[in-house]
Amino acid sequence: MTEHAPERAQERTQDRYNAREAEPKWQKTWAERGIFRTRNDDPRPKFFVMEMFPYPSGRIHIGHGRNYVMGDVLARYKRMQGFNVLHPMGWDAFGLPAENAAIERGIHPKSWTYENIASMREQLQLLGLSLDWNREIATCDPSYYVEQQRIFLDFLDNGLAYRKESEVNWDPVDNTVLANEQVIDGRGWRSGAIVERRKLSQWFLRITQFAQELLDAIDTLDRWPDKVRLMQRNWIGRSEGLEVLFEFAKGSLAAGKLPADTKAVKVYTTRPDTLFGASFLALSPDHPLAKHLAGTDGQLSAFIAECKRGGTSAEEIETQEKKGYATGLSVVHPLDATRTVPVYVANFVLMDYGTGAIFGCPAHDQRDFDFATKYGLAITPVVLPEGADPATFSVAEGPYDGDGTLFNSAFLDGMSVPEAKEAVARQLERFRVAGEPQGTRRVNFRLRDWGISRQRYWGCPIPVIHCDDCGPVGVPRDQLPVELPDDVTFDRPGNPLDRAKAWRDVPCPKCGKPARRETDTMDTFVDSSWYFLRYASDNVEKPLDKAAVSHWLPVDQYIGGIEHAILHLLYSRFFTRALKHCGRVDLEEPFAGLFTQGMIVHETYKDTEGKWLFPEEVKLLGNGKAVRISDGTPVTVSPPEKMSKSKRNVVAPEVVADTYGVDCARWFMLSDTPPERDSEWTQGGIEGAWRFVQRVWRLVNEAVELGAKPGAPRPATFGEQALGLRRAAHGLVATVAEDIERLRFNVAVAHVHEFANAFGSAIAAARSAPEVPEDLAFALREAAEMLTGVVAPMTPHLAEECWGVLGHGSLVAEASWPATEADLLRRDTVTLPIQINGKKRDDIVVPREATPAEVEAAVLALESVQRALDGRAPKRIIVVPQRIVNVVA
RNA sequence: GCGGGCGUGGCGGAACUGGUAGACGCAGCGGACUCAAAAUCCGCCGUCCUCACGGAUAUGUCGGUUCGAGUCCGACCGCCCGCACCA
Repeated sequence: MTEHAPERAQERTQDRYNAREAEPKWQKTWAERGIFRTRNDDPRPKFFVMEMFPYPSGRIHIGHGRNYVMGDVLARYKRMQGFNVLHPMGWDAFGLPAENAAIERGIHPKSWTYENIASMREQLQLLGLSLDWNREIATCDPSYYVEQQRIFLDFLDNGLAYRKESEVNWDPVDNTVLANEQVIDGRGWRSGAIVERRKLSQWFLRITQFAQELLDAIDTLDRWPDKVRLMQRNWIGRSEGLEVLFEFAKGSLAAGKLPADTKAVKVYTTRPDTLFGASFLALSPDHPLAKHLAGTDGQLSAFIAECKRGGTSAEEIETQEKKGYATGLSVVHPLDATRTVPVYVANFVLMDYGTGAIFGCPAHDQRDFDFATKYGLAITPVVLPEGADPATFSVAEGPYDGDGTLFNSAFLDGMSVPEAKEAVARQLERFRVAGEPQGTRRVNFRLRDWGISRQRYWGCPIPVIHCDDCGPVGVPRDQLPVELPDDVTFDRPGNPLDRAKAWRDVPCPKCGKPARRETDTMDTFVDSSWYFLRYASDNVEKPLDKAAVSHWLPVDQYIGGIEHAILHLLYSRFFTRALKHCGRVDLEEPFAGLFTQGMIVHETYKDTEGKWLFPEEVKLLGNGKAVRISDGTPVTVSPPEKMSKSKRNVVAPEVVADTYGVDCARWFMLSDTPPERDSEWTQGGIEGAWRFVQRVWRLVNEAVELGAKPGAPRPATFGEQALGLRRAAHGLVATVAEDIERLRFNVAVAHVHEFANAFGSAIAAARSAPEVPEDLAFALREAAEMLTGVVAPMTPHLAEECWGVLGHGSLVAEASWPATEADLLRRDTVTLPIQINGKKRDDIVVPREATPAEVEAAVLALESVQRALDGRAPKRIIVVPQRIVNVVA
């Protein structure tokens, strides 16, 4: 250190970066100049980045900010790279909480929602996000949902929307339909009444029509996380199998219990190869035949009722014992007319998958095994694992569901499982039962059609009028939107729309007779299934603009939580295809790139009475101990959890902005933890970010002070010191660009830190020189410019302030990403680690382009290598150019 | 039960496609500056042996492939996520 350095350093420390002043100033400037407003006619290449829009629940905490900040970094970076960036924001504004607020606090859902939007918008703006607020949308706004109603009518016209009976959770005390999450332990969350299953006629969207397409196209989504793709594949759940008709045995037909036209029952199986192992047939309790039989069989009727009572929760289903009821009927084995198989009604057979009936092969299926064991049915193995002895092979311990060779199976004996499947299919396709092929190949999907009816007020009205004569009639398009009536009450349970007579009772659009509006509203997942298409249009008159959609879509980078991996993303994919089917867009996949970010978690604190405490009420003492600030009583510290209001482990963005500045919060959220993982918010972390923000400010100021003036000529040659700094700076620009492109923000941050260390040393060296040489002066200014440019997407306010210090009159938000020189990114020499028998023993510096032979010669000359070889010739030398050398002694 | 993922210092984590394990940060320790503190700057920081030079060992455990394994393969242990009787 030099003598004059300290005073200068001190002088500098007086000059702190003042985020509190700078941040509002730049936010105002950006807004005034409208620099984030996106135009559709901009000729530059487009880039569409968006984060999943929030539900306007009230206030946000800092944990909500992470994905917006990540998207913002990408948006700002891409702008600097010369793209016309679309980065919009909106509100997923319909939904149950607004109605609950109305019930609990008497606030109208509309005012509750719009007030929340206003305060959350303010909070988001505080984060300095580069959003085009001109394209802001709220799904509860008629200007938004009018188009959704048009889409619904298009779906109706194209057979993609239809009505069918479907079960809902019915609260018999509140007389209302409950969402699944409102059913707790089989009881209504508010009334505590035991929930019933009740059938209602509801609207469905035919997503299953696209099941195969949606499955196939997953392969093309190469910028989606594998995990999400896998979850979607499993959800769609394709299986290939065979539908098989089992004819009733003569005695069963004669018994008079069956309907007159019923000669056979159809089952679905993916294991036709195991047909010879069949020992029973089971019908779902909801199967029409089971219901028919129950008409004359009181015990069966009681059994079916018992099955219905069972809960629907995962645990209940898992622990539920397999139960069946023997109907006394039997069917003939399709491949062996001499055998018959008893028919049961069984609680584990689902009506809405396959045909609602199965054949049971206990030796090769766990469920069938459990069932057969309980009812003493035969368990005949028909697939022999490789290497097993047919004489001794036993499934007494449990079923075998692996590959093998068929045995005990007549003409299938000796075949492999796939061969046997094929042979059975071919055989049964030839056989006829009542004029039909006995076997039909069939692909099944687990995916079900999407029920969108919700018996709720605060949702998009379904634009349909029910007429006694004409049935459901779509509201004519020129009468859209069907707006929600404001004049409703929430003092009674049930859907207020049912009671809004003035709104509800309208003439039929077809025949003019008195009719009534559909009072169900749409699932809020519908709202979010096309909002990304709405953003493309900057025109309110054309909310879904085919040309604009073709221009902007697909979304280049979509960022959101993993909790939407299946439903929201699958529904959006379906919507896009369905809209294409209706001729509304030319697009199949809406999201080219998907990123699922982790949550922000925080420790939780409890006082001595077990009450949750806010972080600001707690003083941490280190060593895991803490006390309450107000009275010094001990506080229990528990491991980090997702930030939530109820546990009070939240940090308000305003407080962070006020104490440290928003850029610190942004920097911290990007640091250390990989973005897809959960990240812990800590005091130490935010303070570290604060120190670094100050450090960047100091480095830039010092470099400006010591460096060349703006526009100074580029020296013809650079000395070692200047060259070293230039290499570091140019390298930084290149590596951070790559890090941001790959959304590896934590690595980008590390690289900036690394550069700051090198930059600091260069500045110290310049300071200690009697006079700063011209080449170093140039390099210092260049490095300061580059550092400012590189941090601009991450800490945009700080960067604007630095940009000013550097003497620019423009905005860094509108500047270009710093240009690098290829020469500086390439090294002329490389340092190769030298291994002897795989252990690193030495280093060697060689020209970058050195041939393996040259490297080998140089390595053999090394003293360390000579010593290790001890006069012997090496067995082998592996030279990996520009990487490593391994000498095998 | 089925499917998938992950185990690296006190902590968060880095390590491109099999090529120097522990970048960078946090915490900690030591030092400089200061009357003092804060801020800042410098140094140390996996474990063991050694005054040191240096060496041994080390990415959950065990084994394998390879000149070379955190990375690939197999088995096991632990944790996390998704699905829920889908025939």
